[in-house]
Amino acid sequence: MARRPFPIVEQRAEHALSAWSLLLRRTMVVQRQVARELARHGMSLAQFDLLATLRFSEGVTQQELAGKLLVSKGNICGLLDRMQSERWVERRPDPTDARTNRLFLTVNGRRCIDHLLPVHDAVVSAVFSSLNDRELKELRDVLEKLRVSG
Amino acid sequence: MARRPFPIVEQRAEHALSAWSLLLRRTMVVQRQVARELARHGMSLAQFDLLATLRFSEGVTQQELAGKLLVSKGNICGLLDRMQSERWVERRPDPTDARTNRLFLTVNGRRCIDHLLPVHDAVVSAVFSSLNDRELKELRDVLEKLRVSG
DNA sequence: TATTGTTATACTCTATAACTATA
DNA sequence: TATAGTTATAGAGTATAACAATA
Repeated sequence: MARRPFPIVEQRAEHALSAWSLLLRRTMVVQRQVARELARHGMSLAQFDLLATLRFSEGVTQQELAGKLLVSKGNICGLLDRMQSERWVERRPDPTDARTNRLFLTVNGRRCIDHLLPVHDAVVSAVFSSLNDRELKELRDVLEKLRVSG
Repeated sequence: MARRPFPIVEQRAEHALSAWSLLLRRTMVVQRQVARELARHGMSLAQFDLLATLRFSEGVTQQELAGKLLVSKGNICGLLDRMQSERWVERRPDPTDARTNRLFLTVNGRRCIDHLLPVHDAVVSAVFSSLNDRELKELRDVLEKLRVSG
């Protein structure tokens, strides 16, 4: 069943594949748990990500936000439409460039995300409680070294 | 900005959160690269996962497949509809239970996935080339220990 | 001309829940 | 009644392109 001629290369590739498989599976399961918990508070993952990002970078443009969230500007536009109608965020025209909007949380949006961040963090903390401090550090260090280029 | 009263707990939680943030970001970027590469061959990530899973477990039922792929049975149903019309998979009624289908690759489907697996593997190998053998093993070991329960 | 955001199209993926046929 | 698969609905994300207003 070997797909490559050189055993060393083959073994190395298999290790990479099993690491990737684990990485993907673990991440998906955690994402799902987070999503389920957020859903109980009436919020989607995409909306949470947007609020949480905005929480620490108010005043960004829509393009900048799209870059941070790794989605298209059309996507951001639709998301913002829905979230603006929920009164969570607001677009304010940039005073120096009439083409761009600056994004801000409403008072309601800030209260909402400040309530949800601990909920999110609790799920994550619970998941990572299966690692001790050394293992947690190891994981962070090795992920830091995993240089992926978008 | 501390959201918790005890510094030790707080620090621990921050480490978990930064590990999770890295885990999620790295995974998403790699997923996107894989998806882009597969798209050039006219296949989506979900379809690839289905074919790759079926490649090594022909004869499973739709429910079993849903379990392996961590998605709902309704989802699998729609996916299979599309992939059956592409002549990649086929449903065969179970001879002993008229309620269930057994899933198989067509000849075309098998050729397709056998062509795409190396494409997928190459992307993954390239990404993980930024880790040396020891780091790769460290990553696998620590992910193994990260016990998540769906 | 280039850029920001908007709109439109079309498709894929996802979960949920109600439905059917069978066991 | 329980299970396997189907269908309907709704929301999310993606890609692309055309478009208006502004720079």
